Amino acid sequence: MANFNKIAAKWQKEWEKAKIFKVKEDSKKKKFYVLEMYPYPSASGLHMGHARNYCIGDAYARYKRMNGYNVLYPMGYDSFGLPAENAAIKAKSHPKKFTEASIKNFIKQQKALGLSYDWSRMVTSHDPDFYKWDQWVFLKMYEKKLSYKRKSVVNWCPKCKTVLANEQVHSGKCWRHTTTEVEVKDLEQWFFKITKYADELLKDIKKLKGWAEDVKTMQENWIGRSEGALMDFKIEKSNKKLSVFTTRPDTFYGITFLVYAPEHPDVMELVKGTKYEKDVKKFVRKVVLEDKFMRTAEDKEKEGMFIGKHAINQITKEKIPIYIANFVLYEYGTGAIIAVPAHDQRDFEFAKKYKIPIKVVINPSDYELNAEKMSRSYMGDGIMTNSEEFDGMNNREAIPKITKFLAKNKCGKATVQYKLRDWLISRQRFWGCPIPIIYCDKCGVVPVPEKDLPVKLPENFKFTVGKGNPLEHCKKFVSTKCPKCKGKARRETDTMDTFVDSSWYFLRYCDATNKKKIFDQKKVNYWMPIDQYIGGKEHATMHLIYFRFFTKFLRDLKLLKFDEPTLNLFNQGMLHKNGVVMSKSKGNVVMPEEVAKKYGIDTGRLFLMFVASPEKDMEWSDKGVEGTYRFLNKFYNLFSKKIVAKIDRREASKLHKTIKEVTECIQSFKFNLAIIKIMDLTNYLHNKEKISKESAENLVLLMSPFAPHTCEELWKKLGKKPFVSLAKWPKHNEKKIDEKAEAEEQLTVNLNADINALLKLIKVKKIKKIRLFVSSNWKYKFFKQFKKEVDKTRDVKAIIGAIMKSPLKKYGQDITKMIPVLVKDASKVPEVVLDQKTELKQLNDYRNVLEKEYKCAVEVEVAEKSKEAKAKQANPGKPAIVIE
RNA sequence: GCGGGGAUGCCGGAGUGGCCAAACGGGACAGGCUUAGGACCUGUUGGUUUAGUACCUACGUGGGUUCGAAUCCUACUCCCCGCACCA
Repeated sequence: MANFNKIAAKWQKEWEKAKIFKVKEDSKKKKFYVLEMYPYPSASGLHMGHARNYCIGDAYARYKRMNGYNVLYPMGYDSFGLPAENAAIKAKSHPKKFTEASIKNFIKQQKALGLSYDWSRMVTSHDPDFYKWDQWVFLKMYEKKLSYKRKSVVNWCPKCKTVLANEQVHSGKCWRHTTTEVEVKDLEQWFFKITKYADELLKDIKKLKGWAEDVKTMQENWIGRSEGALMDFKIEKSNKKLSVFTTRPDTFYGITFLVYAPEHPDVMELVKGTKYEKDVKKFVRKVVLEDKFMRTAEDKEKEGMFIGKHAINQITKEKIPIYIANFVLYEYGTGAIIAVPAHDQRDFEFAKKYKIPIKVVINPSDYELNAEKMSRSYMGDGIMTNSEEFDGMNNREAIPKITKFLAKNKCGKATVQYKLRDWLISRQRFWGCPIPIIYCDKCGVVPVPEKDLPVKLPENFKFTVGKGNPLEHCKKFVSTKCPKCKGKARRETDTMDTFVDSSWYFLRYCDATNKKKIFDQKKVNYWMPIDQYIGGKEHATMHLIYFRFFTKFLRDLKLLKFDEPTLNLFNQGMLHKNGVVMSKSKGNVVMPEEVAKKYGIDTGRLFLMFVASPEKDMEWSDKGVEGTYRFLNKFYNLFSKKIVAKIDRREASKLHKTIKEVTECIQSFKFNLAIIKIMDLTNYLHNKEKISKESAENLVLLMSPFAPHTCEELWKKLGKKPFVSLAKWPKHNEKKIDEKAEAEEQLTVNLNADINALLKLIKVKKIKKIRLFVSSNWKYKFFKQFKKEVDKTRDVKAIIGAIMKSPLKKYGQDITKMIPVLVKDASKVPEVVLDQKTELKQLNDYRNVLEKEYKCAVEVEVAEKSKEAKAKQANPGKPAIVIE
């Protein structure tokens, strides 16, 4: 048995020595950029679940490289973040220490997997040479008014002790701490104005041809564009306006009340000094104190109250009561709504509860609604009614018309509303990129001048536990001079969300060591966009929106010539063990080292690629790994066979078919199927005494993306120059794929089945003498099908259909000629004699078995046409075998 | 509720209109090899069975399209994932 570990170590060294995966721009070669989302270097290292992700990318990168592309395939680390900081606090040390140890370990593990990264391009986000450019981008955004600070209601995770972006709140819980309720705080925070790009981010989703539908849908929903109208109402005895957003201007005449979100600032102003003030205050406090997620649960009972004020509908001059209610969200739209109980379920429930009138303004096309008798709202389309000049119109048509009408009367206008909020990037943590802002008592908020970048994190610094952001306690960091007036000033202590780093790291790979610029435009425009991005779906509304936003922003700075970072995104499935996702916290991890030690890493890689298609979740199975190991050994041992120059027709056919299929499978990320095809060919060759040089070499090439070390070794063994990793991917020759040869092989398989059946018979019936006729009629099987159709239906259509759909349709002509015969007399299967002799050798092997084991006399002959006919006559239904 | 994805043999998982009782692997069983075990090799692995290249029943459930359905349409059931009172 081969020592796969020794082989792996040897070739990893050779690769490194020869620097074969190092690339540079080459305008003569077509580029290909393969990228896996860069990982957070967790202290516990990477397990097989991570390994799967990298092996997918690696196999693909290797495939592309062998196809002559100039492949950029880099790796780096998302090395800022909480775990390292927490570990540092616990150990009274510095996060940098932990982070760098973890990175070292990660690199070691990834190198042991044999991944073909260009390590010279590694980036780590905690490196000042990297985060300097985070700060640079921040300042550019500041310049363009796309980064700004404002006070707002923010999500606070008590475990992280920092704020979170909307995207990082999942069902009211922190994305990292799935059991921790997110709290609401009112704080001054830095934001990126991603909403400026909302429309483009949405519009360009349709450019993302190689993204999974659900990821695109998630982004669409997240951006949440709705077209509608803003409507203004005058508030009675006040100079204030009540402004609302609605997608249903067609229900305008059905408005019977208006509702504010309780925390809307106008509410307290309106009730000030009235008898409602006390109760409103009480209600608002109750609602606001309630946890936000609970409040917005759909089954939450709708509650609210009248605030004693009315607004005037400027068209109908009606007086409309104003309410506050828990189901109205301050964050969306204008924080106030029109309520049309007849045509909105929420409004309906509220109206019923508080006895507010219901007014029907849209009737279904087939009946009329009765406001008194309605048990629920009618949300469908229909014909306008009670709507003055719009009566009788289809409500869909009325939407733009009413909007226009309101605009003309200066009490409304068409508008577009998004759910997407600006990206809150402030974090009250140490281990992140400092926001390059200085506060001066005289000059106010002053951005750090570009020449002073990077603003570095302090290195010699002792952490104090539980006192908020540790940076605040670092005097050396906080106190500084104002860049404008040189007076005393203090630095911003918030650091940036780590998603800022991952929003542009893929660009830095193109020019990873540039000291002067964020990157060289020429280099970036050569490599970008990413041709194949690989990563998990969990980032659908976080990283995968942010990196699109950054790309668009940098394009607007004229640094990039494209709109989207990648058009092709592949989402790999999760690796499970014992039915749950493999993870440290679940305690079910399998480490690549364990697997490698037992079987060699190529076995591990092969197993990960083989068991399921890469996009599916798969279950880890120790037994399955063993099976893969058996196969790899078989594969390896194949090359101890005698290798000859000549290839026979059948082998050539099989080989070229395999080349074709494997290539197609890899191209479409069906790596599992590609490996099956390779297994097939391996097994076929395994049963031969000697194999051809052509098969041997091509087999190694086909297998090399999946088991690169083993294949390097075999490549050398075949007398080829290193490296198979740089060798040319084989091309199939369509002419060599020989359907007849394939069919003959099928016949051999059938023959085996026959013989086995015979063996059984002999055993049971103690037959002493047997006479075998090998049918030369290899098309028999197809006639069987046709005969079946004929027997059943006697339908010419079926027969023609069957022929034309069969893989033998190129023989369809011969067969079609026979149709009249078939139809006339179904029992009369015409003879078709094959021009090739069948597998006598194989048959002889079986004869030996029969004679030796069962003491049964056997005669074998290829049936002459007449003899076979005779045999068939004697044994109808058994044309191939005759028992005497 | 809305949106997306699923349901295939003992298990993992291929298969998108006709060589499908269904790739490949695992497991189980039988046989070979072996002092024995392991490894390796061969076969069996839905049911019936007169043992046939047979028949029946089968790819979540019911209906439909078709000469023909695991595959297409439709309704339903269940599972997973996202969003969730978004006006």
